[in-house]
Amino acid sequence: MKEGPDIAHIAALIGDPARANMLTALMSGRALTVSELAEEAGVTIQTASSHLSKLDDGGLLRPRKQGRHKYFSLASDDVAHVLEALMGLAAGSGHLRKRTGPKDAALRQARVCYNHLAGDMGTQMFDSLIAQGHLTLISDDLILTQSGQAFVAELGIDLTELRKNKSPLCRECLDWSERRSHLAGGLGRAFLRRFEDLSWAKRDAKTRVVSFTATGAKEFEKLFSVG
Amino acid sequence: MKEGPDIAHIAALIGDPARANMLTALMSGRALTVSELAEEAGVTIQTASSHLSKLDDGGLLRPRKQGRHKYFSLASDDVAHVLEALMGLAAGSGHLRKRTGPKDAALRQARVCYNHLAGDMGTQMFDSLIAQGHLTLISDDLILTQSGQAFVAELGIDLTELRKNKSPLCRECLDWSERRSHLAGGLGRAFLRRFEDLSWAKRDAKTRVVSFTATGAKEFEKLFSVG
DNA sequence: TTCATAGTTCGACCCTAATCGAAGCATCCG
DNA sequence: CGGATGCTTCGATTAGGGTCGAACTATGAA
Repeated sequence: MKEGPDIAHIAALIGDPARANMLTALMSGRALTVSELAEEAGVTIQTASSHLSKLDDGGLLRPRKQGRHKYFSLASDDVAHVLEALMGLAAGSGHLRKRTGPKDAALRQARVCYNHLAGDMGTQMFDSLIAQGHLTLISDDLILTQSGQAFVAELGIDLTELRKNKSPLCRECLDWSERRSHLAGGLGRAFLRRFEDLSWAKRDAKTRVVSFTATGAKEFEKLFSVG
Repeated sequence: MKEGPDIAHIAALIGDPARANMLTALMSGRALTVSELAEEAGVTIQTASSHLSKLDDGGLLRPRKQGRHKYFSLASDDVAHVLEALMGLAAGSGHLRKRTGPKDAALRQARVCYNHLAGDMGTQMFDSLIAQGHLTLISDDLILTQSGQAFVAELGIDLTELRKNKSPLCRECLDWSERRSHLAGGLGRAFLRRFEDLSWAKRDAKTRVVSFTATGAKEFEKLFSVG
């Protein structure tokens, strides 16, 4: 004889101190790795892993694999809302967390991630493409729209050539300094290569830093303004 | 290295199935007794008592002792809000509870509680007195305001006589059929006695039923209309 | 290929907390 | 004053789950 909505299960998930610490850390809106969340919670990585898979099973988290890293963020605004309400009840002073990325400013601004553009400029490009309607996110699938295809062609990228490649055209990639998405996949690769071909940017082989020329930065800004 | 708002503690309180059942039962807005909540939760009364004191310590409940009964209701709208949000997350179909009072319609309408008026008319009188500003609830203390004292005098109740009594003048009393407050204490007693003196009402000794005459009901309605 | 790093799985330990029986209070009723 | 009812406290039992060490997998770096 039981249960409408299983509020006990979800509350129990939040009810463990270690998990609660992880969740509050994620309230910053950032995506964090298992190790980082382990440190936040003050437990070992094994325990954190166990907790995180439970939270994931409970539908509270949204995991994303990134190479050998696994990033977790809150699953939805609803989850954040519940946490917010709980903090309200707990009535104490709200307190949020801080956590930063790489030290080097140049790396933060623009760098290579695998073989595509990352860093501040990478996320800016991604955001702009979404805002202009050139990219759309449909249930975790990233789609290049009609206008996007025109935009890409205009820039001088051969889409038909790209499509021959077996790897997916568009992939969302999580930025490790910004902790926001940027564009990966064949198209992401093509963008960076095109920037280099146009002599807008140059990548430093050793440091992963991508340095834009003055005109390159200007053109980039024209194409991917975020206003 | 710890804790802002202790969301884990509160979530853990909600996280136990038995307690969650009790809390959802209380979402009806009604006040329920320990035994009723025990049945809702499917546990024995001892366990329920233990759970309830924990919830109370956590500040989630508002207990009220009523003779040998102890009624619990949710402590605040904030608590209800958190539960609501949790139910939303649990995403299942919402499902509320039912629970009724005494069978007899006459008893429900008006009856004696100790020696004051209870039932539908009792709660109506209470609500009306509050609404008219004759009574005020200041942190669990019920106060007869200036206008209230005039109102009472107008009705022909001798306040100075009442104050000589050692028992408190105004007391909030939880109605067992309506599960809402009505007026007890010396003043509550005086009201009922006055109704009898005016031949507005008559109480049946055996059944606790209070029956109002036609004119009595009319006068009552005039004095204690609810909006 | 070899090494290092990020996470996961397995197994064992241990501790909290839920549970109920039994006894103890408190309150009302006759 | 008993006797009945509603609730609390105490104590003992038990189970579920949080924790970490150690071994394993997967990905990236040299």
